Order: sequence, then structure tokens, then C-alpha cells
Amino acid sequence: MIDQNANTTRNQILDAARELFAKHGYAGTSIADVANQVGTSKAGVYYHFRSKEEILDAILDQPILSLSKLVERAAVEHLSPEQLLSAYIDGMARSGKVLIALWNDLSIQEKLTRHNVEEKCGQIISLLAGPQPTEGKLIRARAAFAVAQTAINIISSHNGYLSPEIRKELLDAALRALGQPPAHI
Amino acid sequence: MIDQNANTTRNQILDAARELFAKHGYAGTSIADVANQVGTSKAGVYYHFRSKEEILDAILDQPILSLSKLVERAAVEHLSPEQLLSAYIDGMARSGKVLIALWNDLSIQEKLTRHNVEEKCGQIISLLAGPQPTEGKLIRARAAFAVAQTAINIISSHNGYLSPEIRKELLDAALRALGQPPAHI
DNA sequence: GTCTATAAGGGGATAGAC
DNA sequence: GTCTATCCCCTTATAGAC
Repeated sequence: MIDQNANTTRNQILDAARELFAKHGYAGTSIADVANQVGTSKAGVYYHFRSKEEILDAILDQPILSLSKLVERAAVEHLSPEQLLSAYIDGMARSGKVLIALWNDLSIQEKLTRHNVEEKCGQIISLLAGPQPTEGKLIRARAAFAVAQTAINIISSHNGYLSPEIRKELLDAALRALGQPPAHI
Repeated sequence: MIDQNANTTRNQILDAARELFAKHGYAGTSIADVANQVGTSKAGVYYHFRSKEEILDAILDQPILSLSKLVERAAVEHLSPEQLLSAYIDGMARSGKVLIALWNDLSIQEKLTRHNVEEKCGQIISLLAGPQPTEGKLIRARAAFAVAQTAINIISSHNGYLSPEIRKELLDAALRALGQPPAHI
């Protein structure tokens, strides 16, 4: 919680790692790469983190927590598909490009499995599919979730910013894929 | 072209590599892993392939060619969104799980860039967006393409098979995301 | 065609000086 | 806190026997 955005060496390392993991993946990024990007040495990095994996954990911490909270909240508050997809898109927007990169990074899939990431997404998809999910409803729910996921790609290609107009367009597309055209037309 | 499906050692190596690349990614799979899976030695693998990259090329060859052909055909024949998405889904179904894994594998992104994969997908998205693409139409086209991409995940979770019913459900969801509800309802 | 043995280099991680 | 030097293992790739 402390100095979340302070310009400490530790945060510089995290920023460099986020950028490099997003570009080359976890396995494709070496500690030397991170050190060079920051302008320090490998041992310098290891002064701030016990291992490469600890850097990854520090990066994954916030997005995974955010996903967990959304799933918990959705189960309790009985969110509508629109609210669910909306919240998911906003969560992605906050986490940035590195999330989708790590998400698809097979070299850390074991860790993601340990944190039940796929299971939590499955829960969101179940909620989107509704109480009596036929196979068709599940397919549509998956489709809607996939549309929401593309938010991150669009954000990346718009300099890290998701305008309200584009956000709405994306949300509507997801809802239509789900089979629930938005009422507010 | 010759012995495409013959049970040669070379094909066994390719099958093992496909399976392991799909599971652990390209960088996360070693030649020793492939050799063990086949039941041979590292040097045995290197008798059939000059390098690890040559194995990757052999695996990527067909799906990239298939994508290129689709883009060419689409440009000439003026395919409808339904035809485009349909053909894309079928192409994915033929290539199998390894494609989406390699697709998202940042450790081989340079190679995919060299083969203009992203550019070709962009062309498909442009065709989906239509002749005078507003920003909104482009977002919807991206969404529809993303839905089609999920075909591969659904295929993976259905033992490699995409039933006509599920295929239709997916295609309809993609078309709705695009803003063109299928006429055949 | 397939093996064992080994070269060559990269990557994570640590020791110890400053 | 940060550096240089080093250790050790894993990986790609090759040499040469069978």
C-alpha cells in the first residue's frame, strides 16, 4: 500500500518488468533484460526481489485480486450481464496491457491455475449464461466474455485509454453476442 | 505433401511438438521434452530437423498458408461477413489447439510478424467493418473476430470436435456482435 | 536412423567488495 | 543499495560411434 507510485528503484523494476513481460512474455524476459531497462545490474534487481517469480507475483497481485473481488461481488449482488461485463472491462482497463499478455502466457499457466484464474472466469461466464444454461447459452456467454476481453487490445492500440464511446460500443457488442441487445437504444 | 499422415518418426516429432507447444508454449518446450515424448533422444530429433525453429516452421506452415488463402480469396470474391467468419472458424477448427497457443505466444511474435499474421487478421477485420468503417464499426468488427477466435477454445474443450449446432451458435453470436443479426432466424 | 557424450552459451541466483 | 565476478544448471546444437 505504501509508496504505490513512488519513484523507487523497486517500482522502476516493476514497471520495466511489466513492459518487457507484455512485449516478450515471462519466459522470454530475462533478469538481465529487466536490469538493463532500469539501468542497473542483475544483482541490483535481486536486492529488491528474491526471485524472478516474486516480480511476477507482485505484478499479478492486483489484477488477480480485482478479478476475485468481482466474482465475489457478482455472486452476492446478483449483477446483471451488463453490470458484469461493464465491471470486467473496467477491471481490464485498470490493469493494462500486461494482463492480457500474462493471461495468455503458457509459461506461467501453472501459477494462474493455482490462483484459480480460469475457474473465476468460468464463474463469470456461468453468471452470464444464466440460471439454466443450455449449451447454446454457454456458447453465447463465452462469446460475450471474449468480446469484453478484447477491450485490452483496443486499449493498447489507443495509447492506454478507453474512451466512453468505445467502451459503450464494446459493451453493446458483448451484450448482443450474448443475445441481449442493450435496452438503451 | 508426401506422407502427410504417415506414422514416420518425423511426424511423431511434429505431433509431440504440437501437443507440447500447445501446453507449455514454444519457449517453455525443450528439444529434450519433445524427444522424451516421442521416446527418442535429442540427437534423434536433430536428425529430422536442423533446429528447433524448423520444427516450429513446419507446424506454422499450414495455418499461415490457410489464413493467407482466406485473405486473398476474400479480397477477390467479396465474401459476406457470414462467409468470412464461417471460413475463419473452419480454418481454426482444422488447425487445432496449437494454433491459438502459438498465436498468443509472445516468444515467437517476431516470426508471426514476419509472416504478416497480424496484418492479415487486420485485413479480415477491415473487410468485416465494411467499406466506410467508422470507429464504431471497427470496434464491432474486432468484437466479431474475437468471437470467431474463441472457436478454438470451444473446440479444445469438446475433444477437438466442433458440432454443427455449436458452430452455428458461435457464428450467430459473432454476427450479432458485428451488428448484423443472422437473417436465417 | 538412432544413440552417448560433449561443446558453447544463456539464465537464475549468490558472494562479497564498495 | 549497487556493483563485479562467479556458480551451476538447463538448453540448443554437434561429433562421432553403432
